[in-house]
Order: sequence, then structure tokens, then C-alpha cells
Amino acid sequence: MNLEERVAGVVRTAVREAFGVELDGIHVERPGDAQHGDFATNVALANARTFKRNPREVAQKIADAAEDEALVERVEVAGPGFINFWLSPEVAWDELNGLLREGARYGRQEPSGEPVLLEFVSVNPTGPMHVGHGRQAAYGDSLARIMEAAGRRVSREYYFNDGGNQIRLFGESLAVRYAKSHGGDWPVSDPDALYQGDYTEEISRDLSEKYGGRLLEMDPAEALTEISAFATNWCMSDIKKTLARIGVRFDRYFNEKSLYESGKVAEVVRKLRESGHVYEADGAIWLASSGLGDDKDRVLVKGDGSYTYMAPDVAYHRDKWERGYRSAVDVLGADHAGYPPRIRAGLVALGLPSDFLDVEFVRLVKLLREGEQVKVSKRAGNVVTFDELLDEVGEDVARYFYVRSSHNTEMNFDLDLAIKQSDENPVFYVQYAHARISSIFRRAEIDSETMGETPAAPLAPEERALALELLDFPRVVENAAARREAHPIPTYLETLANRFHQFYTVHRVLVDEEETKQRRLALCAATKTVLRSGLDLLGVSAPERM
RNA sequence: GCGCCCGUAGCUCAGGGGACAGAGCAGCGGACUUCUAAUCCGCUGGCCGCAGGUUCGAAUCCUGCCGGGCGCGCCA
Repeated sequence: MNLEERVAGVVRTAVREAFGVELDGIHVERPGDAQHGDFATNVALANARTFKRNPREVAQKIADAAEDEALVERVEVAGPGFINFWLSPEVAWDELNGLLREGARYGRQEPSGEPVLLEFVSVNPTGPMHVGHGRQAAYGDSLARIMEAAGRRVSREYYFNDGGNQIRLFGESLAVRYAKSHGGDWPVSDPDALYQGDYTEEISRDLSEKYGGRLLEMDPAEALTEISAFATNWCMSDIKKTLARIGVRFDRYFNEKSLYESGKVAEVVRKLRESGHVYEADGAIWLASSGLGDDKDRVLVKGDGSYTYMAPDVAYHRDKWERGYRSAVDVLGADHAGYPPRIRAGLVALGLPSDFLDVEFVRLVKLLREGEQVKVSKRAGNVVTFDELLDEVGEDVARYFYVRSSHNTEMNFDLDLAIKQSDENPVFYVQYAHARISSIFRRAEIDSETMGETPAAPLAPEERALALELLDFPRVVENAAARREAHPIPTYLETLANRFHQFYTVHRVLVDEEETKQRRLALCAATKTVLRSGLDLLGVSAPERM
């Protein structure tokens, strides 16, 4: 139980004592202004009408009843009827000692409940990751870490679209390049649709290295299959390499191809037809999705007998269900906004509950260069790759920058500014606090992780502010997980680092007086622990020195 | 046109019913003989897009408008 909940408990008891009423949903918050105490509640304001008294009177009665509680040192009625609480140092130290005992486990819950299947990134293997994908990777991975910390069981999955139209096109693009480099020709239906990026040159070279010119002597259809497979594998390994750079791992890479090979796509189409939600028109097979929450009906099987992407995608999500998951969360780019209703429609037609699939959209990253928007297109090949960005600013800066703002807000990414200002990225502010503390423990020749029990003692204002911020960590993690947001973590870490830097400026840690030194070292050790845990939730390093 | 999302300081963004709206960057002025100045302190800077409504109380909730993004393919 976090501190806020404990305070809410005190309030509940006090209300029962004062008015003989059991109140639910008591709101306790940490006031922005230290003068308003460590915790505050608005129950008197919110319930004055029920008690038929004016808010201040109600507040006073509750405050009187709460005064004797060991948790609080002081209670005060203020403003229009707020009740402000000051935490007792005994409880604060009790909590801090608990934090130090738990160490890296502090703020983490034991895993419980049904597992969630979190799918993210899922970039098509037709090119390198670009800066927009970087945001999805950073958000998705941080979200997974945050949810795990909050006690959710999470499986991370990446879906490789290695079948379908785009892949065929991609294979053709490479076949053209490859043929050209061997003095040959490769006929294509639509030359304008070909992929153009520099990386296609690279893949073509590797293709030549492996096969020489002999792909041109093969049956063209077979050669194309070979080339497509080679190219998609090339991209998959390239993408995995990039993900590894920023510490993003998956429990499973799921290939679209496997759905065809195992017959699951055909099976899902058959089951959909049996469900009665399917009809034929204009030579195609349609899903009557408009009756299942979608805007309109969607084609499932095209006139030429091939599937639209819907068939494998519904099959994929049904497969998630069949593997036993009862909750699936997809992290998608905002340009896929139309996707969930139609997939859900397919799943509902198959008898799955409509709330099985949840989607978080990562809004687009608008790339700016010298204030001008850069239009990116993977096929045209003018993308700024995520690797290039990482080369420029480094992994920590990139990851932190991406999750600092809500995934649900469009992001302007000024490349020049990001590169120029990477040395003033707030991530260093947080990391610096960690490095400073490490330095203190080096100087003291003490291991920060083996701090003994520290007896309760009064806290100076800067110490109190730091302690309260530290003890807020579990609530911040739980909140972020519940809302599926990553950005509260950076916000929190910056506040925590600020509290530490303020404390550090005012109070010297390594003083002669033993008890003071012990108390301040304990605060430092606790801060170091929480900073490290928080940074770890973001996949950002916590350096010992800077 | 319809659907989803977003308009908060010069810039990038927090805050999503409560106390005078916050941070970083930018600008101005201070603080190192001491555990790391990648820090700290102060100042300057806001019709919280606009207009109504709900409420004791609205940046926050509701409605309408304005502005921007994305989506509305037998592409994925």
C-alpha cells in the first residue's frame, strides 16, 4: 500500500469517527506547494453538502478526528476547506528503511493475473527502421517494462509482415537492381512503385555476393521467391540489430508467412464464411464488418483470389487468443487508425469478445530540418534512419527524448536541434544526479546497497521534500501502467533529480557528525536506487560517473 | 463530409475537477578554497485556441465553433 492510500485510510477512519459515515473514493494528493503539507484531501469540500455544514466546519471535525493518528505529525485545515497533512518522521523513516531493504525491488509488484500480449514495432521488413519507428520501439518497450514493474505479466511480440503485396514489390525492386548490376533486365508491372533507398543497393550487393549472377538463369518466379526471402531476412536482421542497440528485446518474432504455411489464414477465412458475416459481391468476398462496429464492409478475398491483409491479420490475432491470451495490446503508428475496428470486427465474427484487442496509437513524428518539414517516404528512400539518429545523439538521449512526451501527442523532431542540443538533453540532468551520488559513496568507501537501518530523526525541508518524492515512486509506476503511459516516468525522474540537486546544494553529506552522515547517506542511497530503477524502466543507463 | 487525436510561456512539453497554472531550453542577474557547477538561487515571460454550459470550484468535464495532424483502398 502506498503512502497516499495510507493517508486516505486515515481520512476514511476520521470521517467514520466524526460523522459515522463510510466514504468511498477519497481523493488524496500531494500539493504542489510545501506550505500545504505533504498530503492534502478535498473530502470536506466534496462532501459538505451531504453533511449539511460548511466545508471548513466539516474539515475541522475530520481534522480533529485524524490528529491522533500515528501516520501524521500535524493536521491543518486551510483555504476553502482543504485538510493538509504532515507525515510523521517516524513513518517517513520507516518507509525509507523499507525502500533500502527492498533495493531494486522497491516500487515493483510481484507478477500476478492474466498475461497481456503486447505487440509493438512490427515494422515491415522492407527497409531499415526510421525515426518514427524509433518512437514506437522506445514507447512500447518502456511500456512493457512499466507494466511488468507494476505486476502485469507481459509477453512482447513483433509481427513480421513477410508475406503479401509489399514484400512482392520489395522483391521485385531488388530483382531489378540485381539484374541491372549483372547487365540484365527484370520486367516489372509498375516501375514507379519500386523501393529506391540506398539500402537496396547494399542488399543487391550482398545478393550478388551470395549468388553471383546465377539467379538470372533460374526460373524467374523461383528467383523472385529467393530474392524476396533473402531481402526480407536481410531487413529483419537489420531491424533486430537496431533494436538491440537500444536494448529492446522481444519474447517472440512472429512471421506472417507461418500463418499461410500452417493453413491458419485459410482456416480463418473458412470460419468467417461459416459465421454468416461474409458475402460475395463484385467478384470478391466481403466481411460484413459494418454490422460489427466498423464504418463499412471490407474485402477479405480479392477478385483475383488473393487475400487482403485483413485475412492474415485476423488470423494472427485469433492465434494470439488460441495461444491462451485474453488481452492483447497493439502499439501502432497513428496512420493505422482505421485498423482496429475492422480487425475487431473479424474477431467478433469468430466469436471473440470485442474488448480482447486494445490499441495504443503512437502519433507521428514530424521531422524538421532547419525548421522545414522533411517528407519521408520509404519507397522514395529519403528516410532518416533510426540508426543514423542513434549515431548522432546516442542511445540514452534518443530513448529518453522519445518517451519524454506522451505517445498520444504529435511530436516535432527538429534533427538539427536534437543533435545540437543533445548535450543539454534532460536525461543528463537525471543521470548526473545518479553520478553525483555514486561519487559520494566512492569517496565514503561505502557500498550504497548495504546501508544499515537508519533511526528516525527530524527531516530538514530539503530532506523531507526528497524523501516524499522517493516514496511516491510506487504510485507513479502503478499509475503509468494503469494508463499505459511512459512519459510520467521521465517527469517523475526530473522532479526527483531536482529534489536531490537542491538537497545536495544545501546539505553536505559526508560530515563528521555520525548520525547526520548516516541519515544523509541513507537518503542518497535511496535516491540512487530509485533513479536507477526509474531509468531502467526507460531502458536508459545510470552511469557511475560523468 | 464522417471518425480518432492534438491546440498550455518565444521554443519543446508536463499538469486531465481543487489552493496564486509548472519544468526544460532560450533571455537577464547572482552562487564553486568544500562530497562532480552537466548543479543551485533569483528575475523576465501565459485571455491554458474561441464561445457557451455543468459545478461551491474548470486548463481539466459537456456542447458548438476555429486551427492543425491522421484515417476513411479489392495498399499494409
